[in-house]
Amino acid sequence: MAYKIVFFGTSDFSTPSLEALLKDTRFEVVAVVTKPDAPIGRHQTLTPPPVKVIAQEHDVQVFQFEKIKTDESYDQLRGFLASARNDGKVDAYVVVSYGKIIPQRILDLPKHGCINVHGSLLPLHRGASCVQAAIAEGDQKTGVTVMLMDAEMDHGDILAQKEIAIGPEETGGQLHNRLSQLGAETLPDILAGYLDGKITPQPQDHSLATYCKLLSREDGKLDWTKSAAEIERLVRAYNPWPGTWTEWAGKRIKILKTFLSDLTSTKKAGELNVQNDKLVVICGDGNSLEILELQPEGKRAMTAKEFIVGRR
RNA sequence: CGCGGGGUAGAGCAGUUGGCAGCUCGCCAGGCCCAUAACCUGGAGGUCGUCGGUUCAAGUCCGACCCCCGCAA
Repeated sequence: MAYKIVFFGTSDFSTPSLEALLKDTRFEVVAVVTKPDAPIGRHQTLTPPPVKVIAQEHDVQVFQFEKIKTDESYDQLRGFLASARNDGKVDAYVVVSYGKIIPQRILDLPKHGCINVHGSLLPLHRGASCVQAAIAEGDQKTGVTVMLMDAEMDHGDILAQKEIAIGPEETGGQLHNRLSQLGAETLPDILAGYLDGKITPQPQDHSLATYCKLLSREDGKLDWTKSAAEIERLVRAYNPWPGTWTEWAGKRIKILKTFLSDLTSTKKAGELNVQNDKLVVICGDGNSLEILELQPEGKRAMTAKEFIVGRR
C-alpha cells in the first residue's frame, strides 16, 4: 500500500518535487497545502500558486490557509487527516519551499514526521535565499539536502545530500532550476527509504551553520564599495530575483550581466564610465567591472553597446 | 480600473509653437592603409504600434484599442 503524503509547497522550486511524488506509485499525495492565491504581476491579477495548479490537475485536495498558525487551520487540517478516507493519519509531510513557518502541532500530525527538501548543502545557507547565497558567497559547489524537520529552521537530521558544481557564469535562476530538478530526482527514493526504515538520519554539524535572509528588491541595490568580484557574483546570484540595480541620472538601471575587466577608469568608484563602446565601473577594491547587459527603467533589456549608442 | 515610463530605418535614440522624417551604431558598395574593430566617400533601408477624429496639412492635437517595460506584490 502506498505511503500517504501531504505536500506543503508554493513556488516553482517545489513543483518538480510534487510531480515526482504524484507519478510515483509508492506514494499517494492525499492533500496539498499551499499559500493563498495572490495578486501578482503588473496588473495585480489574482493568481494561484503553481503548486495549486498541478494539484488540481491531479484532483488532489488543496488547502490554502491565510494563516496556518490559527486554531481554525489546525482543526481543518486535522479533521481532514482524521477522516475515514485517510484512516487516521498520513505517513509523512513533504515540505518544499512552502513559504510559511508551519506550527509544531501541525508538524506533529503525521506518523513519521516531516521531510524537507532544501536547496543547499546544509548546514550551509539555512534560510530563504539559499540558492542566491551559494553563488553570492562564491561557493564552488552546492546541492540539495533532504532532511527531517525539527523545531528550528533547516536544523533537522539529514537523510541525504546531492552535490552539483556551480558554473562560473551560472545565474541564480539557472541554479534554482537545476537544484529544483535535483531535489525532485532525489526525493522519492530517499523518502521511501526513510519510511521503510532503511535510512538512518544523521545530525548536522551545527557549528558550521550559516544563514541567509529572505530577499527583497531593495537588497538588489548594488553597493559599489564592495569588490568587483563580489559584485559580479551578486549580479549573477540575484538574477532574476531580486535583480540588481543602481541609480543613474535619477533613474533606476537594472544590471543584468557583468564581467571582471582589466580596463581602468578615471572616474570615481561607482560611477558609470563610457570607454569606447564599453561601460566600466570601478569598484571598492579598485578593480573594474564591465557592464555587459543592463535595463534602464521603462526600457527593455539591452547590451551596453546599445545603451551607449542611444545616448550619443 | 494600484503608480509610472515607452512603441519613429536591423539596433539604441532625437524630433522644438502641426509644415519635405533625423542622429549614432550596424548593413551594402567603393576608397585609404603594411594592417584594422580606425578613417574617407557613396548607398540601401520608415504604412512614425493599430483604428478613428480635427485640419489645407498630423510623428506632433483629440478619442479608443493593442503591445513592451520600471515600481509595487
